[in-house]
Amino acid sequence: MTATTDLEKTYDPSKVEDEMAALWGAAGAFHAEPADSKPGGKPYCIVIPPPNVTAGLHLGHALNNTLQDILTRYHRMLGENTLWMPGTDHAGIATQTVVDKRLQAEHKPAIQHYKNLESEGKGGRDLFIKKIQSWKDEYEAQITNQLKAMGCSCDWSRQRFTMDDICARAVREAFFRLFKDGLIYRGKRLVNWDPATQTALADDEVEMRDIDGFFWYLRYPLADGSGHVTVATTRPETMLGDTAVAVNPKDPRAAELRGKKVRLPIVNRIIPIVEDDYVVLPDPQGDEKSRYSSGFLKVTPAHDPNDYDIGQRFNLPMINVMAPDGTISDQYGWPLEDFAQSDAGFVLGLDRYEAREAIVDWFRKNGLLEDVKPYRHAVGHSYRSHATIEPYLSDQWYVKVTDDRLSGAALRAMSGDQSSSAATGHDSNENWQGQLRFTPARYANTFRGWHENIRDWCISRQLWWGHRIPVWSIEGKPSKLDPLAREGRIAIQQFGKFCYVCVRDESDKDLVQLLDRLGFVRDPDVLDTWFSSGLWPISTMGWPDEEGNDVLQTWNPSNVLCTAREIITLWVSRMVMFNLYLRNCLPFTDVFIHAMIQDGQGRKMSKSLGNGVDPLDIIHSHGADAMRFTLTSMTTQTQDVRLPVKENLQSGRNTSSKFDIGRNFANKLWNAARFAMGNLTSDDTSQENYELADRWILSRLATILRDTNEALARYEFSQYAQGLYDFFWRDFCDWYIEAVKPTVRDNPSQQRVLATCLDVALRLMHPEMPFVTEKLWQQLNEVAPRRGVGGVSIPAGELLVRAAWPKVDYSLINKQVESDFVTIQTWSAAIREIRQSHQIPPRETIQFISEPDDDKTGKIKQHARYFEIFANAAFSNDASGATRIGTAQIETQTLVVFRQVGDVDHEAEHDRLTKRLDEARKSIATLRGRLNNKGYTEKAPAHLVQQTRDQLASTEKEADALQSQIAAIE
RNA sequence: GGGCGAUUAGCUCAGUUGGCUAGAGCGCUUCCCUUACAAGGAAGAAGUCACAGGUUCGAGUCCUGUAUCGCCCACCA
Repeated sequence: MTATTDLEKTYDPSKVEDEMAALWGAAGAFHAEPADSKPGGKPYCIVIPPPNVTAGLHLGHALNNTLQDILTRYHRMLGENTLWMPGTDHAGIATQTVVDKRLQAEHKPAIQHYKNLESEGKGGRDLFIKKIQSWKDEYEAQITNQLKAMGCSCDWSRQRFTMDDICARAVREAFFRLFKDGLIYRGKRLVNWDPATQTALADDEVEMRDIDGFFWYLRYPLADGSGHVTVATTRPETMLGDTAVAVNPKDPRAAELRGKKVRLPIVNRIIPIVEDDYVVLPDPQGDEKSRYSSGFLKVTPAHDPNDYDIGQRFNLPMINVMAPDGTISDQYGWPLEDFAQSDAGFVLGLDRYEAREAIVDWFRKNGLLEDVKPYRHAVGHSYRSHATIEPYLSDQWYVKVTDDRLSGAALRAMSGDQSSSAATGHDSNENWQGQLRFTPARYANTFRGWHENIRDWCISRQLWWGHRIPVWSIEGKPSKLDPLAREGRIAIQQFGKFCYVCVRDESDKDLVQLLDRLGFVRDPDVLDTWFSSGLWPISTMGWPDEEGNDVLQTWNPSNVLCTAREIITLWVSRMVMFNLYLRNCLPFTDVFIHAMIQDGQGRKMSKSLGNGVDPLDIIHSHGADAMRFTLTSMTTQTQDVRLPVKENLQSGRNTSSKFDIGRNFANKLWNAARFAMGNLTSDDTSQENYELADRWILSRLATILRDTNEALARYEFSQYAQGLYDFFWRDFCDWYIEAVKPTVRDNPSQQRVLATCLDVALRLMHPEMPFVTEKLWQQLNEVAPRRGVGGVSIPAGELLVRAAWPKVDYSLINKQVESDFVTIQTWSAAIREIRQSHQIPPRETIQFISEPDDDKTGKIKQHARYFEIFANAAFSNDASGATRIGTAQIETQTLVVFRQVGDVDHEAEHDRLTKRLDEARKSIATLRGRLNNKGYTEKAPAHLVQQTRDQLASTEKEADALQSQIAAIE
């Protein structure tokens, strides 16, 4: 009895997956050590894009991580010292919001409660962080389970979290170095302010929505009483903070206004008219902006990003007229003396929208409202509170990414052919120049564009969940700290009236106590999540330890970052800049950006939180390998996965979905392997006598190995999956196994070919379908421990996950053999078609001949037994006494099929033949036309012309044959 | 507003320097429970490759324009 009896008739993923996972776990198969690098061997590393602990994984993650696992397993089998570093991201604002919402939904004390406690000095901050911590623990565990269930071969012993001690240390050290080097500064800038939750938001946390609004045209009188200018605005309430009116220098009115001033209505502030070519000239026929423009722009540097820029250019004062909650206030930067001379008392305390109405009303009543036009435009909203974002002036920490050492370096890192600005400096200290490559290449443009227009990065967040900023501050300029700075324990910077001290090591208790004693106050804010994820490739590996840190030395730079396209700028950019600055090397050399998938209702899966099906549902209903295969085969562009209905998945009911493809394929693999192993009865290796089918499948095997290597090297995952699918199902199962069925039991040589092909196929498919291939390979090791044929190198091993990637001598690719086999396939198909159209029972053997009797027919005759196997048709030297039932023209030969008994429907046959004659005549006309075309015969490649001639000849012949057959029937 | 991508069979999608009669899976029709697999096998029907021009002997593929859909970035004038 062979071991195949152990295998069920249908593949049951759940059992096998658990069994194989246990096997890999026990063997430590995913663990990597720097010392394991073979002499002269290469290391290979992928650092996982850490999933957010806000929620479990969705199918977008499943796709992303499947691709990473394929690369990891592939390179591990290639013999490279391969590490896949896993972990999760604390996702500051997102997680804090999710937890807050959950608490509110459960009617439990939420963040407001804890904020109150904190302000009462009762440690609300720490209590709330504990709440988030337990959320994090729950989802981190869920995420890990999901990844393991998918078969991700991460080195779990190295799993990290962006806020664990090791990563936190890296964050503090990075902050310290950037601070010390003047690349972190304190600045009063406009931020995206959410007045509802009162925190700054990152640009990506702002969602744009189209809003129906108005353009108001307000008249501002000239200070000398000589007239007025009309400004156009969608936000009249901000006029309280206007500090200039701008006009385009090309505007004909600019010259006569030069040097004049404006008296700001309500506020009575005298403000200058400045000339700036940012101002759009009015043009009734122009684009949207110029049609609405009056030519004059009110400049409010404290409440509009563009006005802020103009303010910087003209050194204008910034007057903030709002409180953090979005009400008009004179308490947050409106100079006392300036407010005192105004008539603005009536708007104080009003919400910004109430103030808008009040102010428009005022202009209307005072005859200064010239016009109102409806206008639809996009306005930013907080993705948390949905409140309209207010560009708000506040003190924040910034990373000076505009510095050449950061964004400039990132640009220089880009591969020469992907970088238009062609950074060709030859700074020998920057040996990473030109080493960063994007796949697909077009994403390099996104990356480059981002860095060319980059603005400094606001890294402080008014949140609790995150890395607390390691800076203490005090008003004034204490002097006795300098020795500490010289020791490298702190770095000091002065911004405005304040002295800021960055503490290198928070656990330095003496130091912290000293600062406390001196009256320093710690910054309450935390760092933007991207600050810590930007350090991820090095923080996970124990940076800043360099000396003796083999992990970091071996695997940084890593090889490839695999991600969806949405975070190229946010994350990739920051990793590149930080890694270059802190370690003078890239975080990775390749960036592979894959497509997104959607769930059938048009919802993207790589983006939103908690949206979509749990991969575990798919794994339970179809199996992990099925899910992985299906996802892998659809990576070329945004794909609709047409998910099965969730209820059906959970109830185990059968539904049609894309994942059926994978499940069916896994089952096919399972059964083909069962068949093959059931026939491996001999261990006789004494001879190699191959028949055509054997040579053919070895030729195909060499081809698919080459294609697979090429596809994976180019990140063409869909090609990889599809190529193997076709090879295995079409070539191996449909043709090779069928061809050898009658002979393989008694042919040891053929058994070796069969076993070898199965082994190679399992190895090639292992990265995409790890569980089922490992199981079958284990079985194969028992049934046929010694495998391999000449030209195929498949060293034995214990575990497929650690087995060597196969090597096949490409000289096994044999064009003659392939062409002979294609002939057999073509003829078999033609005979099958005739059988089918005449409804001949499968068991009835029929006869066929090939005319004329030349070399070609000789070939057919030589391989006649394959036609018995594939089409139950016998080559007949003597068809006398049989009834001729059908013909087909194949190249220069005519196939004639005979049947011993049975009637022939002459009328139907006549119709068929006539139809085919028509088709033949049409194609004759086409081919003749082509050959009469001088351009074609002179310029097209010779083999094409010859091919066309052959085709014409054979089609003409076919037409003749058809005609005579028709005549015979008539 | 700027940029990028897409448009191929009823559905979901392949189609790599321009070159055999444009492919696959699902679905559909017909036949087959043949000793690996019915989650299977054999055969078949089904396409104006979005539209209009252009380059070329030859265009799904390259160029220009148009339409529709999608994504990214910018934008409170």
